[in-house]
Amino acid sequence: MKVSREQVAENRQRILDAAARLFRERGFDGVTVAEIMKAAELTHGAFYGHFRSKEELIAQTCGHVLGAGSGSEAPPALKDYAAAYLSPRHRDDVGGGCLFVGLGSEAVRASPDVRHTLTDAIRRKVEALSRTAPGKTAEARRRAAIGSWAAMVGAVLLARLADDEALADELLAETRAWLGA
Amino acid sequence: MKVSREQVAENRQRILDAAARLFRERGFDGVTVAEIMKAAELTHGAFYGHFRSKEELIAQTCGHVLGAGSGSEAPPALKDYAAAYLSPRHRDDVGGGCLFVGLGSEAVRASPDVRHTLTDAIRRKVEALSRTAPGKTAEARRRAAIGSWAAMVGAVLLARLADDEALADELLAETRAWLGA
DNA sequence: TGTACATCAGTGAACGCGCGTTCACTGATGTAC
DNA sequence: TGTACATCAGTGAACGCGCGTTCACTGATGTAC
Repeated sequence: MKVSREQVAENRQRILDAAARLFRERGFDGVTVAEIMKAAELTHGAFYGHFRSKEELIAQTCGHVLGAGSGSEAPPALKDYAAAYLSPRHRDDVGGGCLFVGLGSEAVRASPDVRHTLTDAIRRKVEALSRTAPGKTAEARRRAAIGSWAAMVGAVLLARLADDEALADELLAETRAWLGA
Repeated sequence: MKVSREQVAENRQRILDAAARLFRERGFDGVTVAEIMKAAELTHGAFYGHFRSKEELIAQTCGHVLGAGSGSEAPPALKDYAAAYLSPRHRDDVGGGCLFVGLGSEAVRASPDVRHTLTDAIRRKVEALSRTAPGKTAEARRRAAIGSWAAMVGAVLLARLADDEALADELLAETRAWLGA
């Protein structure tokens, strides 16, 4: 049955929210369209009224997660950001955590649309972190922002891979200490 | 037809070599058993004479790539390792490059066998890099090894995601400079 | 060393399941009067 | 404001393709004598 315009918009958001979580938890190929629609409390047939294909959903979901419009609020200090990013809480929150860690190696092979969305997000993140990174010159701050963020992404990825919690904790804690956070 | 014992061993190596390259290039789900067998110059039916399932091949391939026995040779100095790791050449060599970057986010969801193989490799890598990392105490060197390696892994992952080569080059070069390599 | 035969790695057709996608249908929405 | 009807979001069955996996068969290997 037809539903109201507001309901349509809300359904679309629910699909994107469900996809955002499930893709990060299980990967693009590890989730079916039907599973996403079920998580959004709809049937799979309705999917193609919202998106042209699963590939388009993937691209839209990346934009949704990386929030193209979320550059306005004041960025946290790099040290605070690193402390939260390198926490066991973030390591364990695969479905709600950083998209680069959760889907990075799959996204390398994704569509040009996805790559472009991620590239924009990388640029914005580097610029945001550069504002609060330590350093006397703008170049030094940008360098610190890039190096620090790369270390965060790598450390959480390696910590999630480790099946030994002590090692995983150590990777996070030592990277945090190494960054002075 | 039956083949000689040496031929069997060589065929198995060819399957593992092909899988090592293809999995890193296209992901575990992005390559079919038939494609791997074709790359190994065999037909797909012969696959199950060598491995019980695709999942077992994935686990064996990780062990093959991470070379459980390759801890004997002297490790390169951390700075030299970082310079090579953070080169455009490594960024562009997806099929022959670091497995953690190429398959990291997919491996997080892989079988316990795979996770265990990767965990061992992480431990060995951290120990190897700790030997040549800068620092006055063993703790400081281990910390520098962990932080530096995390930055390398994160930087190459982000550089591969960027669809703008100038940005990708910058991420590598700045991380290299930041690590003093 | 030479021969006869059992073994078994490789072949390629076939199977069956799961997934992305399509489609005829339903019935609530929202517009035209 | 009230009514009649066209629209169209959602439903769920169905389709078809691709993939992992199986299997009857082939013929070279390597062992027994």
